[in-house]
Formats: sequence, C-alpha cells, structure tokens
Amino acid sequence: MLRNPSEQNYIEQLSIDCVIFGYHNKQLKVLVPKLNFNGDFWALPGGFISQDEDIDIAANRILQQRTGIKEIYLDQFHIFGKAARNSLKFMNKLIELNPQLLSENGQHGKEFNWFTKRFVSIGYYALVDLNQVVPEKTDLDSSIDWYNIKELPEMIIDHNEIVTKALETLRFHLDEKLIAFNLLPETFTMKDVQELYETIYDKPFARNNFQKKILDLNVLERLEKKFTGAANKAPYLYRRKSLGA
Amino acid sequence: MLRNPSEQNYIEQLSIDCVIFGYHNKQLKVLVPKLNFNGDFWALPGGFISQDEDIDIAANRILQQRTGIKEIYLDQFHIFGKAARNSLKFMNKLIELNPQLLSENGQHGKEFNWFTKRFVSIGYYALVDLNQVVPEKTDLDSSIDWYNIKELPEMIIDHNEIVTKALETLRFHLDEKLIAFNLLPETFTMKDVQELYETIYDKPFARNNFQKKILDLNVLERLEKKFTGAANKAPYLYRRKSLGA
DNA sequence: TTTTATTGTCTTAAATTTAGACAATAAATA
DNA sequence: TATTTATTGTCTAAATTTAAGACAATAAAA
Repeated sequence: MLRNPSEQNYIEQLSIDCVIFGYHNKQLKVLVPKLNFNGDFWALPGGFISQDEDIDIAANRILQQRTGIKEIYLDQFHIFGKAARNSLKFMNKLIELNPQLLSENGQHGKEFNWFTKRFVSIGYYALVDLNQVVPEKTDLDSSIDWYNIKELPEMIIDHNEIVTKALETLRFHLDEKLIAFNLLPETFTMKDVQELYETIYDKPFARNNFQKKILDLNVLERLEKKFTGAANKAPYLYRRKSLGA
Repeated sequence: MLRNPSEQNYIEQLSIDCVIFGYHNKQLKVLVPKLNFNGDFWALPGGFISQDEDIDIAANRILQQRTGIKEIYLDQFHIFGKAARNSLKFMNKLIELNPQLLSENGQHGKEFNWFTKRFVSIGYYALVDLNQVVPEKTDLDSSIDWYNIKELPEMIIDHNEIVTKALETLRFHLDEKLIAFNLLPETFTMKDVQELYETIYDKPFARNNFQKKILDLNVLERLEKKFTGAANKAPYLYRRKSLGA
C-alpha cells in the first residue's frame, strides 16, 4: 500500500466512507472505485482523518480528490460501529491474490496490522452534478465509475449496507432540505425535476400537482423556453434562485 | 482518575456522549452528573468503546450504568468531530484546582495524555421514564441530577452544544417515530401527552385537534377512568398498545 | 342544588391535496 | 398549408386533511 497510513498522522480505527450520488438518464448513480489489485474489489471512496483536521473537512478532501469539485453538498448521516466491523476477511483475500504485497512490507507488516483493526466509520453522502465531475482515480484505484444504484457491484466489508442507509436518509431529508437540485445541472426543465424525484423515490408523481408543489417552494426562477427539437411545446428552463434574492 | 482508561482496551480518541431526556412537571429534563473534583465541572454521561463492543452496546452500557434501566430508547444522532475538540482546557483547569491528581499519576502521566488528545464523540440521545430511573453516580461523579433543559449548567467542552443538537433531532423525529411515549409512565392521560408535546416543541397545541391526531395514530389503548380528586370530569387513562396486537 | 373546571366529542370552516380537464405549442404528417 | 400528435402550462372541481368553535358530560366544590 502506498502512502502508508500507519505512518501518516491519522486518527486510528476511525474512517470515513462516502456515498457520492449522481443522476443521469433517469438513474440514480453512485461513484465507486475499483481497487488496483488482482481480484475484483470495489470499495466506496473513503479515507482517514488527520489529527488536525475537522471530520467535515476530511470528508470534503476525500470527495474533492475523487470528483474534482470544491463546493459539494455533503451530509454526515450515520456511524457504522459494529465490533466485528473490520477488513480482515478482505485483507486476507487481497493478500492471497496479491502475494507480492507481503514481501513489499516484510510479511504482515505495520500496514496489515493497521488496516485489519476494527474501524468505526463515519458515513457521508454527497450530491453532485454528474456532468461536472471528472472521476479521478487515486493510486489505489484501477478504475472509478458511476454505477446505477440498483446494479452496484458487491463491495468490501459493509459498503453495500452503507449505500442502502444513505439512500434511506436521502429520501428522508429530500423535502425537508431542498437538496435534490444539487443533483441537476444549473438549468433544467420541470420534467427533469420530476423524473429525478421519481427516480429517487422509485415511484411516480402526478405531473400537474408535482409542478405546483415544486414551484410553491419558491426556490426556482424561470428562464427562457428550451427548444429541444421535439414535437411538442417547448418547456421552460428553471434555475435555483440565487440565495441573495 | 480511577480505572485508568488508557489501560483499558478502548478505542482511542473516540468517545460517546449521551443526552438522557426525561420529563417531569411539564419540564423536559436532562440527566447530568457533576464531577467529583474541586471546581464545578458538569459533563454529560459518557464513556469509551471497548475493542470488542458495538458502539450501540457501549451506549447502552453507559446509559444502564447511570439510569439502571435495561431496555432504553436510544438514537445515535450526530458525530462531533472538530479538530479542536479536546479537553485540554478543561484538564488544565482541573489539575490547577486538583493538584493532587498530578502526584497520583506521576506528573502528566499516561492518563493526562490519554484524556487531552482530540476526541471524536458519537452523540446518542435516550428517552426514559424519569420515574423509573434511579440516577446512579459513577466513582467520578459527586452528584447526578435532572436539570431542566432550559437551566442546564455550563458543561465541559462542547456538551451544551451536544444537548442543543439532540433536542433539534428529537423534535425532528418525534412525529415520524412515535417515540414521545418513552418519556411517559406506562399509563397517562391525554392531557399528559399534550403537555409533553407542548414542552418539547415549546408551543401550545389545540386540545380538540391534538387529541384527535394522537388517537388517529392508533397506537394507544384506552383504559379505565382516572379519579384524580379534581373538581372535574375524570379523564381516561391510556397506554401504548402492545406490539403484538 | 348550583357552580366551576375540565374532558370527550361533534360540527363547521378553512386550507391543502388529489384528480381531471383543456388550451397552447412545436414538430411531424398528410 | 392544414391537420395530427405529443408534451407542457394552467385551470377547476372534488376529496381529504387541518384548524377552529361549540357544547354536553362529569366530578367535586360552593
């Protein structure tokens, strides 16, 4: 493992795992890197917390690293802290398939020890405009891609459960916090908004009333019409009102 | 400090702080111990997590210790993780007022080191029937008492903020989760319920409609009337339906 | 017996949500 | 060029929920 975390000034046994939500083509997506080792290992973007770093800052750092985006909507949603929560099973399989790791570190070195301890993990979820993200691999990743949340690969440890819990929380907070627009580009049609909500909640809404509900929130401003080339009336474009107004 | 935590098998730099809510006399109360040292130090009931202990179990243990109650409503509500979150200020003041602590541990010993590191703290809130609780001191406490949430003493570190955040979360989850009844005795009148809600939200509700709303939840069963000796019609007693029904 | 304070419940009004309907529009088709 | 088609914006009416008012029933005090 490069940049040995055991030698960085990190808080031990405490980690951050991020569920980065994006939206494209009527699908809710999650950004998931695949690890750069033999064997098919997927893991949520995550990391550790420096001694002199707020946990929110650490989460931001991790997200910025993978997405390139600076200002990002971020919410700490749950802590995962079962006693049995460790990556021993994963690490053993990893080493089995990548024996070169052992020799690098002089068999079962500090790093193995560091990684296989129990970790308490802080779950954050982020909402980003998928089109603005240029997914960036770290040197531990062989690839990083957007996966439909319904077709996620099997990830290490409890990362699939973390996504499930993140989606639950997102649904619970969506109306309260008006955060859905973070998943859309700067301008969008009312239909875009409706499809996004339908995707997140996985159920249909009545068009007429949905539009009224969203407009009554009074957070959108209407722009010009959008000439799509489709055989129908051109829809208006909307944009979030600037907070100053 | 007794039972030196640095020598227990705890996760380092990770703690639990509990906001234990009770209700009495139209007041929302929080159970707060006062520390058994020179100087007036109050701190939320808290503790650390053993290596082989789920965080939820640890929170339960801490709560059971102070309240004597086994089955307790408990919710992990937020993590407090600022980089500057440590008890250095508190510890220095503590030692200034209690110089005997230094000699005990051979000046600035392991324990001082352990306690003054940055801690990330997991906030839990608990809802209990105040009448069932027999507040129990640990050997670190000189007293432990119920304080009106509006008249809390100034506590160490960020514990007052933790209470504020806990109350926010409680309000947010109250209707969703039907958890308010955890604060009441087994049987209660409709007026009790209304006063409880009014206390938590710090605002009045209309009696007729409130009663309808609560009964429409369909989670209460009506018992016999309660002869209070008051100069009026006797109110019915209610009780939470058993979950089997 | 009358008065007083509180409880349980009903009725009505107001507000909100849900469902249905239709004109306006832009491109495709005839 | 006129008509058809698909979709959007908006209006109206019905259904439901919430809020407000009213009053009889009750138990003890006067």
